[in-house]
Amino acid sequence: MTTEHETRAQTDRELCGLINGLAKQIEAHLRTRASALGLTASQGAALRELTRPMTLRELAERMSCEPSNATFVADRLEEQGYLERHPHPGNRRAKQLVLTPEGAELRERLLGMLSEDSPLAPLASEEQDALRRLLARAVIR
Amino acid sequence: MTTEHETRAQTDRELCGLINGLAKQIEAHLRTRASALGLTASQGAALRELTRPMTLRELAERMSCEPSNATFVADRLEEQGYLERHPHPGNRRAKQLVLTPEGAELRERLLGMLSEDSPLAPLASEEQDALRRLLARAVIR
DNA sequence: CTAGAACGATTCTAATTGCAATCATTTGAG
DNA sequence: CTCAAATGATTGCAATTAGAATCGTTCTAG
Repeated sequence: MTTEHETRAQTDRELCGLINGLAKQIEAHLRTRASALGLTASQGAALRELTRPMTLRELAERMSCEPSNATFVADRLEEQGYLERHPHPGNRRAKQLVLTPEGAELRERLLGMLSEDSPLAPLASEEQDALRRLLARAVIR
Repeated sequence: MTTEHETRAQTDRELCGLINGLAKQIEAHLRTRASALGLTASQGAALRELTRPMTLRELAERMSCEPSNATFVADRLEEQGYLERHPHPGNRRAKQLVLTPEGAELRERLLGMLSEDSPLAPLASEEQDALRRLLARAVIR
């Protein structure tokens, strides 16, 4: 006999695989577009998440990576002239990452490219909303 | 004015962040449990996916990683005596990865630990099913 | 049959990532 | 006020990962 918690555990495992697979698909999609702009996937992710000036820690959280990696990525973007580290107003420990005009322009180009052939395109708008609600309930913020 | 495809693109970006975040949560959850058994996160993922004997390529696909990494992980598991590479019946190129009794036992222990405090626990069974359907529609198999 | 393409696994290398330690700054308990 | 703990960023190092090249096997067009 198959107990209820066994099937639950199985669904749970299936979901892990699906979520991981979709995350990899999204990353691959990002990688190809970023690469066309001379960026790594991580640099592309950083650019995508920099919707406004933010601290390095906040960028790391939005990228779901360690701050040390965000530092590494920010270094590269800074070298390429796409962002600057400004002193944070009101907290001398923190730095504010600010896109340069070139960085902002590159970001727009990247976003345009990302919206084409998105891995999430097979889903209708209502489905995307439903997915967002479900994920938001599971993700720890 | 905000056009329709702009809000769609924004939802799309939000979803990318949520999916990536959840994937990282799942991996972190797996990492702690695997670590308690003396395994790396990847080894844990391999064990989780080895529901039956399969080729290295199939394992790599289920783990959403490159075959070279699956080789690496299988090497470690084999060294530790948890799996064996058997000749594949009917295809001399392929090898069949088979869990040893110790490996199968370890897998059961890991699965038990993984079902506790799963990151997906906040979702009710119906929600998990809904999530599974949505993801299955987006993921390329 | 028989090349040539495709496939499965492996190796090697380079790049990415996480983790622990460090430094400067800030916060808060007493 | 003051000192210990916490925070933000960075560095160095180790481990993981992806990507290209290689080797043996299998498939297939002609």
